[in-house]
Amino acid sequence: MKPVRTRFAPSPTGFLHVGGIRTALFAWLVARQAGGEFILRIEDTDQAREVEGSASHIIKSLRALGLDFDEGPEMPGDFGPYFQSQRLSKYQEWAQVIIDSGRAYADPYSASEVQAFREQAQAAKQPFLYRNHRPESAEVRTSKWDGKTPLRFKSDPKDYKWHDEVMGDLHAGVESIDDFILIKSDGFPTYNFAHIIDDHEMQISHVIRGQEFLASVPNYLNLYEALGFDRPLLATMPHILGPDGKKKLSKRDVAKDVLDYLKDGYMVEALVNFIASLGWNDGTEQEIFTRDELIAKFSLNRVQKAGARFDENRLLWMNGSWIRSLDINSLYSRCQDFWPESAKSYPEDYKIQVLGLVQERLKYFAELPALTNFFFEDLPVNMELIDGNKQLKKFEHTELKTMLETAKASLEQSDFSTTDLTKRLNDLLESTGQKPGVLFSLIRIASTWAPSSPGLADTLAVLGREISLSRITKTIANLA
RNA sequence: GGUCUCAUCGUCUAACGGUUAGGACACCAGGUUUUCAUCCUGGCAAUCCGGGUUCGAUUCCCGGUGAGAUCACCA
Repeated sequence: MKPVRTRFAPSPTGFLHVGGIRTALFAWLVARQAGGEFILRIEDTDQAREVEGSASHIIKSLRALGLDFDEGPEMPGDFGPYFQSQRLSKYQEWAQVIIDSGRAYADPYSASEVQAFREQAQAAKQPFLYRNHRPESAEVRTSKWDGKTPLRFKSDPKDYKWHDEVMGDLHAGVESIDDFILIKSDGFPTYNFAHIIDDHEMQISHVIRGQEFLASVPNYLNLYEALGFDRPLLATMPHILGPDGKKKLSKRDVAKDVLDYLKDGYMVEALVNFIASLGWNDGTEQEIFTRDELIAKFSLNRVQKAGARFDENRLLWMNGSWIRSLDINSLYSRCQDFWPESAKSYPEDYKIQVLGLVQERLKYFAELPALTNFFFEDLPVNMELIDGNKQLKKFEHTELKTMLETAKASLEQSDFSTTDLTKRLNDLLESTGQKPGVLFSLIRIASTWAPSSPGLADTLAVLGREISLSRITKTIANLA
């Protein structure tokens, strides 16, 4: 059994979205599970499409998600360099091997001539096959390749059957095989050539990649044979679909940069859990998986064959679930960057108390200011909260004022511990004869002026005597 | 158009050919002394269609239909 070496091989054309991350995650899981290596290789063979800085952005994203690679940029290994643009001589060497074996030839056509062939085929409703136009006895050995025209693979069309770790047993006919370009006229290899050479040289055991390459696999099998390479295990990931369930996820859809999810305060654990569960499960009813559980339980043959839709609701639920599972100190340290401005001057233990009250209603950390601002600053009085409240709108302001004054009188006697506040609030229900829906709503609004808040006694206890009473006093004045 | 692939609640999914087709998200209703949330209980909701094989088909086979991928000097 060959050692397990998986790779993630993105092209540096932008940020990493969920689909890319999932491919990376699964490759990483396969490597970690087997105690093998995970390699990052940057496929930068198209200078025109390359986006400045995206390679380092991709590296940053992988690291942020804890998908550490053993070899790659910034992680020297025995098989570098890990940028394809720095491996040009290797592709030239292997190109020479194919040339020498008579399986490559110089493309004699101009781009416009090839385009004409293509249009011809389309007009005839036929698939375009370059090899239909292959010149007689096409071989570089006889017709010299000067490197100024593309070098084409001289394919050997035949039927193929092969096994895919995810898709199962696959097959394709001769129509799938064509003379594709190995080396472009700019001297760079195509993906089709470069990845085969690199996977071989880097001793990659599993090629795990997106469905867009499935149709090209027969060509790759043909090339493996021509080069005499053993072929790696192949695994094809279905696409993650956009919200409409149709097209594959594009960057315009929900597919935002994974780093943006982190910036919004999604937990890495939740993101990894969610992405893994898009198209994979262990066959039980378990929904929440830790990283270690994923490593232990993951298997490619349980990956769903059909594409999965990205459901933000589910991610939101899962993230909330992860947040609730945190102990208060871990939660506090993870929330550091998300407090409202007004919280800056407050002491740590006060913020921890606040956090304890909102933990169960936090779906992602960026919600923290909206959920907690009234603990740190007086919100503007907004009578609509009272006048629009379905319990309170039945009362005249003077009645509400009287109720609040009664409440204030009692609360002034409180030591503002949760237990004493709870007792006093209960007693108040009896002495005023009001329902909790009325009295508690009123006090809650009067002391927070927030559309919602944690439990009343807890909230008052954390706010403390001074702030609670001053806000209630202010509200009484507004009701006058 | 050729080739390839896929198809279970709205969504993510489970079910060695034998289950009242299970779970989760979302949604709805009720409960936990206010709101929001959590938690608990209950509810709604699916095997794309048609043939076959079989005592029995979500499961196997064939044919439709629908969807996706691909047919670049992009990956």
